[in-house]
Amino acid sequence: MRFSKSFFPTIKEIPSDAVIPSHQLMIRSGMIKPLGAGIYSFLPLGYRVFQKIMNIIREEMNSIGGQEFHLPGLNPIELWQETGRVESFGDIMFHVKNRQLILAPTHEEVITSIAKSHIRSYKELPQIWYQIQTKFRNEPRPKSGVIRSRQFIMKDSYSLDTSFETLNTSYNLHSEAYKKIYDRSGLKYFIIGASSGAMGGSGSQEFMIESNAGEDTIVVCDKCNYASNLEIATSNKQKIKFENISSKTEKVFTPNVKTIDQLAQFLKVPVEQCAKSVVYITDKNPILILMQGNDQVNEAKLLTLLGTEFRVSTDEELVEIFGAETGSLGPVGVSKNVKVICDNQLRDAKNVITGANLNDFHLMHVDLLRDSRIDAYADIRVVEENEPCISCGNSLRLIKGIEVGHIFKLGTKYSVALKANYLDESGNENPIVMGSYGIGIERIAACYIEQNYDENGIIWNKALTPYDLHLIAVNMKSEKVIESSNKIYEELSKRYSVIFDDRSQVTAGVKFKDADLLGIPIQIIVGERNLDNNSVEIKLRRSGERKIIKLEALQTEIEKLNE
RNA sequence: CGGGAUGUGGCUCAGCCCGGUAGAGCGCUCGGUUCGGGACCGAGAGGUCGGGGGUUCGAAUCCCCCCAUCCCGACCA
Repeated sequence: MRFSKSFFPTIKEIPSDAVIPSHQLMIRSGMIKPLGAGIYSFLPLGYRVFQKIMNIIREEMNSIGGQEFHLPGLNPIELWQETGRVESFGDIMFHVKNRQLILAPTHEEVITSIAKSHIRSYKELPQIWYQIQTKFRNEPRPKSGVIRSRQFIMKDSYSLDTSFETLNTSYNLHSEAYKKIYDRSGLKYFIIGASSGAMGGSGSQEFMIESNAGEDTIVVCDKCNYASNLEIATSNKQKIKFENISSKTEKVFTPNVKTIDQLAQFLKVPVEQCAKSVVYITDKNPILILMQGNDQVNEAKLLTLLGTEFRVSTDEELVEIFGAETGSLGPVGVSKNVKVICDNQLRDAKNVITGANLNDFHLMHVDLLRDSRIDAYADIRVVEENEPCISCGNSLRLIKGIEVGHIFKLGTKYSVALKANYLDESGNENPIVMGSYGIGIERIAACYIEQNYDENGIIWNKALTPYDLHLIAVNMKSEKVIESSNKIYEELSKRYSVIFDDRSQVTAGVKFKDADLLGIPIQIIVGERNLDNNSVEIKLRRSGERKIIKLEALQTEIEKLNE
């Protein structure tokens, strides 16, 4: 590809809207161009990279028996009403205004509906169906360039199985395929346990890269291999011993005490002795969550526990339900329609302090078993830095990460909702057991850049580079340079994809800067200086290493470098 | 959705506080000189100052409303 005839709109200045390196470099190198918040045009250079990623994915998916589909982005809203996901996606899903259609944020519903109408027998299973397709999600706050956008390309695949045992096989096949995809792409990644969230299902894992630009918090243990999304992470935090020191509760006046810290200070007790009450509202009933001290409610854990959507209560609702406001709530004496869930840290706790459900009053010496009704105990707290690891006791560390892939064991949630059944060997009808698996294409590219750049630009590897070689004619006014570089270009183009910077109106410096910015791994520099010795220069983008190569040895040198 | 910031030629920004003919650098066009790390000289083209309303003799500048973009947060009683 001759640079002079190509559309490679490189930019010298850092775009003011871009904050993280990958975003800045993707725009500066002319890979992408923003059209709106979270909406990007893919320019030729960027699209070549994305296509390379898609091809790697395609190969690995095909090698585990995947069959490629291309499903519609427009979906009838009725299909999504049947699985209840119009509600659970809420505002994240785009709705078409002048038709009863939505823009699909994922494709479990379409896949399941196809399976429903065509899969009849256990003999037709298992299946792995996938596609590489545009997804639409109305992110409230797009950020970090293509890392969180409102329209993006995803490889999504779906496994259809007869049982949870064979689902495990399909799931593991995907896990292995994903590892190969990231390895081939050159990403440094790790795998963590994750929450299934709105997808539902019995288990899931995420493929993450560590990055301060990440939106997920990951709990890692440096000693053993424990790594988990904060959303489901657990720790071995010590429970304190609760001693009973009184046979009944005692109501105390606590004026203007709203927070646990204020309460502990006011009563001169340790924070851990206080129990915080948090109230959520579901479509069924209010739920009072009891947490120890300043422990935070992990809403992802709560979602998994409840299996239903919920929201934080309003101040008005609190007064109506408990007769008291925030800061004075507690589990003692609450009405029967309030479900009380208590975090495991407070299991069987005695002598704790809770709100009295009377403004500006708290209860001391509360014995949860004696004085209140606890409907369930569960682990619903957020793990904190330096707590002991659940499996080895070592101090846990919290890091930020970007999710580049997520695999789910869905189970039968969608097949049951849409009645996608098969007949087993005994002629009984059973729901198909499903898995779903996603990889974001642009994210792989962005994450790769986050891990591979320097002050001059991107540093591509052989697998993802948009072109194999970057040929630079230093001075297009020199007949010698023109003749030689044209000849080299024609020769190399037979075996490689080559960018040939043949621009006659820019100086050598501009060409060098552009080459470093684009980040093609191998630069071939043709200038008069070396041509006088029948040579050209090769510069390796990553190491900066330069070699002078005789013209006749160029082909073999390139071959060697490409091995 | 809450908080903060920004919006001025293609890009990066100044001008706004203190109202009075719209600026710089880069990029672009033309001519010339240069030619191995974002060259130089000269001449040009290009902007309803995000949109609407208001105040004023006069608004990029002051006031109100809206829109867009970016950042932080999203619950902790």
